[in-house]
Amino acid sequence: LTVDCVVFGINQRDSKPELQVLLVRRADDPFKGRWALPGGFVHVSDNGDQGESLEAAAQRELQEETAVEIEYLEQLYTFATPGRDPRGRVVSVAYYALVRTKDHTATAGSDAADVGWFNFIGSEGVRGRSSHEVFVHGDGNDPTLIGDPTGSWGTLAFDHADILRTALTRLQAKIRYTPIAFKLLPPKFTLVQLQRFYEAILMREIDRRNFYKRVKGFLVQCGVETNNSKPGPAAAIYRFDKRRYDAAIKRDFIFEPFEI
Amino acid sequence: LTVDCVVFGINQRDSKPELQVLLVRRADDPFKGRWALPGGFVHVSDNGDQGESLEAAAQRELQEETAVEIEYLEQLYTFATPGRDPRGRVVSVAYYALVRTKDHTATAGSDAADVGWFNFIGSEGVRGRSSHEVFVHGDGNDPTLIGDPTGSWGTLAFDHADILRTALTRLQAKIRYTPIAFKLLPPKFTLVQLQRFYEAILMREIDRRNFYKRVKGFLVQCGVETNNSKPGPAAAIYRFDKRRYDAAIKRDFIFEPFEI
DNA sequence: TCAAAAGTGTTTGAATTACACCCATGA
DNA sequence: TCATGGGTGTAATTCAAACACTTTTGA
Repeated sequence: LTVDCVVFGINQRDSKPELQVLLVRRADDPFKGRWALPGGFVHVSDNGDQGESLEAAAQRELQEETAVEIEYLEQLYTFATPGRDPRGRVVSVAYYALVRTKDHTATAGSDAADVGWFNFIGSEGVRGRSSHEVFVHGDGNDPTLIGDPTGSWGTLAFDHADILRTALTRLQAKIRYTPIAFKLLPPKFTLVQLQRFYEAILMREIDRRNFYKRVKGFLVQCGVETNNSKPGPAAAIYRFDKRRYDAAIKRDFIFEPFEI
Repeated sequence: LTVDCVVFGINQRDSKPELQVLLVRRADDPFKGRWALPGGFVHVSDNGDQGESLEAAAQRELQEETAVEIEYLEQLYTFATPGRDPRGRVVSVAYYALVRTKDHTATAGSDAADVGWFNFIGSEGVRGRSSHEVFVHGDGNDPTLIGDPTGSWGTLAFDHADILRTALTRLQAKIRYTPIAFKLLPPKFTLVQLQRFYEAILMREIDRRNFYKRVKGFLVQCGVETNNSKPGPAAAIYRFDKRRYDAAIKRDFIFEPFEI
């Protein structure tokens, strides 16, 4: 029994952030040298008790391999097709996680050969600014390919391409009716930042005016941007108003701050 | 590693069908004599190969315990909290299944002490016509109670109440954008039947006219009701037009045949 | 003074809801 | 003939989408 984690981050360094996923390079066989999702075996029985929870296992593995801090963790799906691991029957409970990617943070692991953030490349062929890239989208039969800076390409280890695709689909669906984007943003942010985050996750553009209208009901202004080295007026700074959001949800409100 | 199945059926005997769930009475400890979801251990290694898939295990267990025929099976969630099974660490991948309940069919199992279909009782306190009843809804902290004809009440075994609640929520959400209802219905049905099915699953009433308008785009009339022992004109009989449905889905159509 | 950025409102059209009537038939 | 069930259409409203202008400020 293993857990695997699809860790999503958004690199925030400049005005056009991009969705990224965290992969580790496998140090051992099988699939030695290939990129894979971080994860590993669940401690089933520590000392008489029944061991750790799956969430705890996911967190632990992430600490060991990538040293990132998790803001959000949710179970995705359980992958258990016989033959998915050549070593024997391995059932993997997949989770997806959201983290706040710090600028330029290249997280270094202790347990894995190499760690890297990968940009997504959609069917449109848009390339990101990461040193690594992941292909997803396309039709379901395409293997999810990854490319490293040297230009060599390979597929992900195990069935991790399937897991990754499932996770991306889920994230994009979940963001429609849940304010998980706020888990990725810093606690205080501008409207444009918020919009860019949504655009990064959905991988398309959103109408600014309609977007503002919908989210502003759940934001509280708490300041004004200061470091103005750009033209235009100072942007207002907001924080998420969970209280108002929860109240709205209770009235069957559906949070969908963008055009479908 | 186990699989547990939440099997939903709709008892179809008369004009007001009701959603039901299939439970088995445990023959052995732990929780001997208590009602539980059908399920059991996955065959991990049959003979050198890697054993059966989780879906196969689910089907097999259902055959052994309840002898029902599955129309639809989908993974629900993996329940793995340490301590959920007193015997040791047991991780359960839960599935939910849809079956066509034949009229009055009281399915008899070979592997379980007793099997029964249970009606749901919502917070409104509406009671069904089944000989058994299950409480769900209420707030999340209520244990899911079941009652048998003798009037004695007890909770479900293990964390099966959680699983059941999760499954019901998922089913009600899934029916919003997927035509799974057609898996439960006989291949040919009248509009009223279809509507009653939706009402049974959603546990509330739907406006007939609006409902008809939306579904009729994906139905083909293929006859007229014959056994008329009731007043009024003969009802038209329809079948589901999967071709047209798939085409619509491709154009980003969302199938939501009732008011939210 | 110009270009870039922040911010706001309105108009139009589509979709959804609510709602009431007619017809057929068996008792 | 009446009560029950099957079937349809329309008006009102709500919601979402598209779209353009004003203001501010740094260079």
